[in-house]
Amino acid sequence: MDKIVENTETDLNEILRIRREKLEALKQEGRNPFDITRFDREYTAKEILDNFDSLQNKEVSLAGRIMAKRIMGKASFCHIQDGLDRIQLYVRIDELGEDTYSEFRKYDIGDIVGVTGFPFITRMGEKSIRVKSIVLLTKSLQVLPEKFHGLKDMDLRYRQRYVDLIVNPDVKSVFITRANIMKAIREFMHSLGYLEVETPVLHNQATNANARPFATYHNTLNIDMYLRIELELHLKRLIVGGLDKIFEIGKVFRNEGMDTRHNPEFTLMELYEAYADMYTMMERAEQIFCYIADNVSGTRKIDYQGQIINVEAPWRRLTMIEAVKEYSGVDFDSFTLDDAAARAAAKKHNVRIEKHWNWGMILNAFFEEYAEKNLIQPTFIYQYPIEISPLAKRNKEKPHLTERFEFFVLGNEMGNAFSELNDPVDQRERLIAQAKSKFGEYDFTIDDDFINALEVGMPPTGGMGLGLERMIMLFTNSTSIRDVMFFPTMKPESNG
RNA sequence: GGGACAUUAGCUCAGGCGGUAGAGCACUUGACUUUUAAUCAAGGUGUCCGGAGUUCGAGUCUCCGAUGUCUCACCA
Repeated sequence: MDKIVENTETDLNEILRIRREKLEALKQEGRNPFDITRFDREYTAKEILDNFDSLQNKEVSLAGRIMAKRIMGKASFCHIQDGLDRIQLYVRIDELGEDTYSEFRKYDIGDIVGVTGFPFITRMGEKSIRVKSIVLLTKSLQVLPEKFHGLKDMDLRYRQRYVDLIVNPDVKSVFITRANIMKAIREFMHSLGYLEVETPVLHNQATNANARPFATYHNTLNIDMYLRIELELHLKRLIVGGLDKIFEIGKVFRNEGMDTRHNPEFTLMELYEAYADMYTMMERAEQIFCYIADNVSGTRKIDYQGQIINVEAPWRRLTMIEAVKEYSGVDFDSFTLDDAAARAAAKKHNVRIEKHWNWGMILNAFFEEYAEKNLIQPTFIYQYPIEISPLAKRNKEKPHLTERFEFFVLGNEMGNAFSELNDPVDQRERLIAQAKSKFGEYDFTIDDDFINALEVGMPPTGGMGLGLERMIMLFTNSTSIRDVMFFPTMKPESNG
């Protein structure tokens, strides 16, 4: 331990060494900035800039991080930045006195200061503060990235998000928008009378969904546990319990590959409404997107990478069979449930399939191969095949299809909804069928307590899951899921 | 998992055919009382991602590895 500290201290380059020496000198004089516990600031930079006329020439106090510094002999300018904005300081030796002014000259970019002074406008027309007093609140011992180019290295930006946030203003605005979206969603759900609930993250079984879970271990109970991959089964238990309109927003964890649209942990929102169905959920999806558009973006026509995405309701609705017919020319209605004909069509149209796949699975493969990428504007795809939809009610007229939809924006899945299956006998059979067709390296178990809940009785219910990062990507014009998460999953850096 | 590309000073980046490592910002010293990528003068700054190899000599060429970006595959 001591050795590590010693090494880092002796390896310091000149810049870092000088900053530590400056801090040491302050400590010697009994003026250690880290001893200061508070600074009473009356205004943020943004408040001063927004209310400049009424504050001009009145004394104000504010605080922030020094971002730029221009020393010109007996007067200097610098910019300080706080949570939302930055403002220029004008510092004169005849206002601070020689001692304080020479201290100020030693401040570094990155240091945090508290200031009192008077708002005024410079000769060049910039709203500024003429400083009356200034105090060093925090000494920065590291060097911030260059003022003009900022921090560009994506690796460093993700690993040191705190630096990214300081020097790249757009980053902060993405996360402010993210927070506003989360707030808007909750507002909207509350306005409809939904109750926000929380269910366990640690699960006993890796149930439901096709994703592989992260496994962990409980020492005292002496059992394996799994980080959740969905919220669904607990939320439906609450519907059984009589909480008729509920939603949860929480992290789920999927032990799979990573790319610009997948992070191992991500934020899932699920909502359930008793006495409602899939069509209610279509309405909810449209309402949620329009509410966010109105309250966060200010328009229902969202500019995403030069494309205009119109979230205005109603969205286009296509059955999966219609979508496949439109984008591949193959009509699955003309050979309903004929596995051999489906396989022949797959071969003819170069759709990769597994040997054991049947008509429904091949229909889904056609959809993913031909249709999905074309669904740029918000589009509902409904009537999913039953084999891949173990939690959705059957369609009454076509029992091989289900009352399930997903909706797509920019060619990406954004949400998944059902008229929830509440028949406990059918549910058990369908979960067993799914378990049998599964041949992974982990055991797929049936959640018997969930079946028991359905036996107690769940009302007809509509439910939906939304991947919130993908939605946030749309509203923040972001091309990678990592850009809308503060700390995306990263491999540890190699230590050589 | 496959492919392409990247990794050089704290940051952003140059480094032609293999010959002792470069710029700007930042930093230090000095000048400058309305500057704003301040300016002017002088100065210091390195595990060239790691390891091995070829060579008299490797930031540069070869191989192995690490991390990242993009992309394809897999995966709701």
